[in-house]
Amino acid sequence: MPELPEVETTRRGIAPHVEGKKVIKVIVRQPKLRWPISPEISTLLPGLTIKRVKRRAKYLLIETEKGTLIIHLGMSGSLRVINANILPEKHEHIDIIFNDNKCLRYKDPRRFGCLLWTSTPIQQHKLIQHLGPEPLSDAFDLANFYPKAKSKKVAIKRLIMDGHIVVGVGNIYASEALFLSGIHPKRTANNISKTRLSNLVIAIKDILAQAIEQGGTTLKDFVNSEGKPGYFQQTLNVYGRAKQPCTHCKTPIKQIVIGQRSTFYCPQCQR
DNA sequence: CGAGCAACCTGCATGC
DNA sequence: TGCATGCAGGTTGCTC
Repeated sequence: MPELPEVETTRRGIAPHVEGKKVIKVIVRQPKLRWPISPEISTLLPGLTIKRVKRRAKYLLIETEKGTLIIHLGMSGSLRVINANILPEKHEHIDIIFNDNKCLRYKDPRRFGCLLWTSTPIQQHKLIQHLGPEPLSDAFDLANFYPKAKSKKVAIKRLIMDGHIVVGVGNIYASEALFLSGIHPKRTANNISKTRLSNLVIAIKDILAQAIEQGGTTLKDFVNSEGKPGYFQQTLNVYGRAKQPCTHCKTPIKQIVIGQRSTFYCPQCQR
């Protein structure tokens, strides 16, 4: 599921239900995720109160007075807040139960996600400290992006998916942003004009902001915090539309592989 | 520095 | 109906 808009939608969905709540119990049915679940989540978290739910890149950061729970949803993860007495279904690996009998339940069929604990400042965490700017912040702009693009000899699609350059641009929105800015996904980053790179920065911000507004574009197994399926795939111009007509010029959309990831583009509109 | 790939997993669509 | 194959929204970390 998770592109950045889904993670942000999840954050907004769960925050009102967990902030200020005291954790009374943690149940781990399956500790084997991408990395084993940090033991502190079972031993230290119960008794602590959730202060804030933040997000950095696609990491959800659940802050307490003694440390931060770092959650990544991987490819197929989801979180929802439910009554604690509802029986877990398949692949629902972790419950964090609060003092009001509500439960933050983590589901992840493919188990590519993670739940980690850190007691030191979050900026020092190995997974967080080298991350590039947030795409929707002022820190990601042409002044920041242009010199990086000009110094890199990689396909532009790989560049915008590189978390050192900008975080949160996943495989769906990389294709979509390049379509919106008229750039061929294989074009070398250092071979794109300043004007077009400026358009790309704007397109990345636009497409992500728009998706967040819609509550998250997603594929089939996204379940939001209310338990409703999110399915807004029809808003996509190129992703998943191989051989279908371009929404702009009717030319059939092409599908190629860049960096082992499926990539979609219009051969007419994108150069 | 950059490219390629293996790894971590299950579910689903497709084709025989 | 059953089985093999390939593919899927992410990210790290290794080799060449």
